[in-house]
Amino acid sequence: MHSGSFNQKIWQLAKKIPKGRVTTYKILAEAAGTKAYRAVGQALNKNPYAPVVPCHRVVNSKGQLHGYAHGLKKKAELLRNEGIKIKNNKIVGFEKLVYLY
DNA sequence: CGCAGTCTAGCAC
DNA sequence: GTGCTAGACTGCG
Repeated sequence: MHSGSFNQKIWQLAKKIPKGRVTTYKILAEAAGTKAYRAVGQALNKNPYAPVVPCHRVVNSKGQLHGYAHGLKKKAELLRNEGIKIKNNKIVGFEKLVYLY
């Protein structure tokens, strides 16, 4: 439908995130050519390509985990599994792990 | 903390 | 099909 273009772009960018790296909704939205940071989160939340789109590598501008369909605990665990350390739902060294497009 | 901007998805009519 | 509400956000006051 006319709504897949946006989501598709978001997923495409999300997939582009290398392992052990993270990004923010803002960067993702701007990289997609939009300013709807909220829509990015929604797209990732309802994304039918869960294993294809590593939404767990996408966090808010503060580098802190917010929402995750599987639970923030799982999200933090996945990130930690990739070499990213999580402290109180926050990415350790987030500024150095952020992936800029 | 509260409001405005931007976009999608879901539910109501 | 059109309209309103809510939401994994961000920036400013």
